[in-house]
Amino acid sequence: MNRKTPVKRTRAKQRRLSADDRRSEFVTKATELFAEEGFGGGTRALARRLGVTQPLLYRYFPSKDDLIKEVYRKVYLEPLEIGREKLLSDRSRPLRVRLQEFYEGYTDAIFNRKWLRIYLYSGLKGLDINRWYVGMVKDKILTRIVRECRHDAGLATQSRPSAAELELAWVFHGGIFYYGVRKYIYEAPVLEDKAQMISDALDLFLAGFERMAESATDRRGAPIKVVG
Amino acid sequence: MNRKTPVKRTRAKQRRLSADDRRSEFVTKATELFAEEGFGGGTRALARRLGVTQPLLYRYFPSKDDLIKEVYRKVYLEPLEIGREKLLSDRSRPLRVRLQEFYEGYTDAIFNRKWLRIYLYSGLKGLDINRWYVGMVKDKILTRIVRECRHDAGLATQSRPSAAELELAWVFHGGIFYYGVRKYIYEAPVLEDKAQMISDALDLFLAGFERMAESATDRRGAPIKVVG
DNA sequence: ATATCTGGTGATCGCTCGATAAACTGAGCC
DNA sequence: GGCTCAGTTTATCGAGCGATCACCAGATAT
Repeated sequence: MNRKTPVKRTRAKQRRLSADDRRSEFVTKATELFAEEGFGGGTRALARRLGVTQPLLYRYFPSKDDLIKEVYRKVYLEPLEIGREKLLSDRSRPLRVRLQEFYEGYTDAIFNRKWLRIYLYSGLKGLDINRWYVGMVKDKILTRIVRECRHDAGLATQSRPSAAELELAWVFHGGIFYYGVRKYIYEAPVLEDKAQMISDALDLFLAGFERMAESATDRRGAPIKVVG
Repeated sequence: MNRKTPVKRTRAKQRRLSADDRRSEFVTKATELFAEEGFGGGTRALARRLGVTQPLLYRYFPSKDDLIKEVYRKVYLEPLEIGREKLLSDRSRPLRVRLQEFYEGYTDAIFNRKWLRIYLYSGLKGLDINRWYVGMVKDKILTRIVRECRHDAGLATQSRPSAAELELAWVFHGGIFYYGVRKYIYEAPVLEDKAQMISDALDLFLAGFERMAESATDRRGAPIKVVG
């Protein structure tokens, strides 16, 4: 598979790579380029990063758009392929611990300049894959969190969380996400200890959710009060 | 090719505007264009939106970059020029009410496709004005909120909030902000009642902050526990 | 060694971009 | 009327873009 470097090292530049290697190199470097420049980044600049000429790109991708799609695939699937979210439902451990662990791992995966910038750029393009990802966060993560919180608070675990409960989870999730944006996109100073930020955010969320559950129990009605 | 009548046909009505009007029309339409296309949007597309020709732009702006700077100025200053944040410190009214009112007004100002997209695009460019804005949010809004919360919880109003307290306020603020991003950038379904979303988020934040204040009082030490 | 396969290059096309210079046009003033 | 000045257009430049094609050269098989 991997071409071994010939011992003789004829010239400064060894040029020929196997097709698979070259292709994935294109995707990797393209991710870096587009993260910095946006998807307007040029194919010539990309080729320069690889030390090859620009037309070579078209040996591996029919068009720039196809390359971009590969970048999407890689970036969007990267933080999910571990299947970390299942940890959230492991009721043998305290909810607080599960949430802390999940968010530490999740943010380890997505809190870096490259991922966040590609995510925001593609979000601004309004592509389907972005909506797919947001729906996935809702279904796989937030719905699970709300269910576990309700269980933890001794409430009936209804099949589907109410819209208001989900919104609450979104605000919590978004608050954590925004920490990454502030740090890696805005490059603003943030509290350096990410784990503590998550811990504090969880304190807020769990305290608030608990209190809400109590007041909902008092009124023996809807779990979250409706506007009025 | 001979489609046009050689006769003097009043060449597509040439609307003459005053310099000031035309200039501000450029900025307005440029904001709309750049919100949709990003700052890569072309000067020709912009001119088409005004019903004029492209070189006219350069009578009013030395370069496209200067036009972009004007767009920044307009967009970044728009939601701030009211000076709404002073309401937060008006202690004659309950804190809860002040926060609710402030965030309803603030989000009314910034939660729209145009503002949010320009904000994110310019944030991705990493310009100074974006850092300035983030610093302003911190100094003018979040610092104030923390101070009022501490006062409300009966804690000493120290001159400067701790980094951890500020971070907490950021998570809260970011959670609300992300509601706008989900709705207007991702165009994902959200809880329609924005006021209730804010109300629920405030419940979380205030309950969490209160509880933290209590535990901090118990330990008579730092207002927020340090990691350990 | 020679043929062949394939990763890689050089030259170039058509198009769009930001920007410039010069010509045109319409409204107010004498 | 005719003059003038400011707003607008026509024509065009040079650079950069994505994409295509003919060709080259290093590795492998015969």
